[in-house]
Amino acid sequence: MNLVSTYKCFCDETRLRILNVLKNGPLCVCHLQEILNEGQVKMSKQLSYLKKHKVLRSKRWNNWTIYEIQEGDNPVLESNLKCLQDCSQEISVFKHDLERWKSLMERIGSGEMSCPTEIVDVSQKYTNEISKTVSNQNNCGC
Amino acid sequence: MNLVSTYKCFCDETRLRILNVLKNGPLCVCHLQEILNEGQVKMSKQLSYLKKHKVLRSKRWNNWTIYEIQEGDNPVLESNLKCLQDCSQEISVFKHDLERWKSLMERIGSGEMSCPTEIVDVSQKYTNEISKTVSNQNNCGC
DNA sequence: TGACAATATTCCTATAATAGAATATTCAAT
DNA sequence: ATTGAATATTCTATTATAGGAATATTGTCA
Repeated sequence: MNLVSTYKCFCDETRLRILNVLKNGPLCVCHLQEILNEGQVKMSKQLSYLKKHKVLRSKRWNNWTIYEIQEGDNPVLESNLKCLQDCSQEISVFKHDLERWKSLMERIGSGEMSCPTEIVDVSQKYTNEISKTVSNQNNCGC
Repeated sequence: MNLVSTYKCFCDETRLRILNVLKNGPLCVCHLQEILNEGQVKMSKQLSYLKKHKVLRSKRWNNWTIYEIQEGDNPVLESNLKCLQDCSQEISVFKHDLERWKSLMERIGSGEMSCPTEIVDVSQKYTNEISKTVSNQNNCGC
C-alpha cells in the first residue's frame, strides 16, 4: 500500500531529522552530514530511501547532489511535514539541527564555502529574513 | 523519539486497517478478525502493539477484550486518523473492510450474536444513522 | 592523465519486525 | 471440576532494516 510506504519514511529518527531540516530548503548531502553529525553512508542511504519513496527528489550540481522535498500530490506527506514544522521547537534534536542549519546558512552566506548556487540562494533568502526578525510559532503541542 | 513510535503504528497495512475500522467505534478481537479476515495471532499481536504505543486502549467484558482508539494528547495521531478517514473511500481494502464492518453491525444489531453490550450500542447507533442516510464525504485525495 | 572531493554502492553483520503453530490464560456456564 | 470460547503468549523461522568498512563512481581542476 502506498500509504504504508509514506508512513515508513516518517518512522525513523534520521529520516525525520532530514525532513525537518529540508523543509527550510534544499541542501547537499555533505551539509546534512554536518548538520546531523552523522556518517556519510547513513546519510546517503537514508536520502536515497526517501527519494525512492518519492518524498525527496535530487539533482546534480557539479560534484554535489542537492536533495529537496518533493511536494505535490501526497496529502499524507504534506500534512505530516506540516506537523514536523509545528513540532520542531518542542523536540530538542530538531531544535539543535535547526540551529546548526542556521549557522551553516550564515557560513555559506558569508561566502567562505564553495557550494552550489542554489544553496547559496537559500542562505541569502534566510539572511534577508533574519533582518525582519524571524518569528517561531508553534501551535501543535507534540 | 516519541514521534517515531507513533509513525511506526501507521506503517503496517494490518495496523492501518485496524485503525480504519476502529474509528467507527470499539470492537472485540474476534470482530476485527472477521472483518479483516486475518488470523487470531496476527490480530492479537497488532492490537497489543497499538496498545503498547498508546494508540489503542482495551477493556475486558467477560470473555471479550474490547479495543478502541485512544484519542487525547497526540496531535500526530489525531491528524493521521483524520487522514485515514479521508482516504477510506479511495483505498479498496479500507472500503471493503468498512463494508464488512457494516454487515457485522447489522448482524449484531439484529441480536443474533452474543457480544458485549458496548458493541451492541455501537451497532444500534449505526443502524439509527442509516435511517437518516449516511453520507460518505472525502476531501483528501490520497 | 592523475589527484581529489562529493556521493553512491556493495558486502557484511547485527538487530528488529512479522506471523504461524502450539500452548497458556481467563472467564462463564454447565 | 470440566468444558468451551475468546484472547494472549511463547517458540521459532523468515524477512526487513540499519549502518559501518571498503570500494566504486562521478565530476573538477591542475
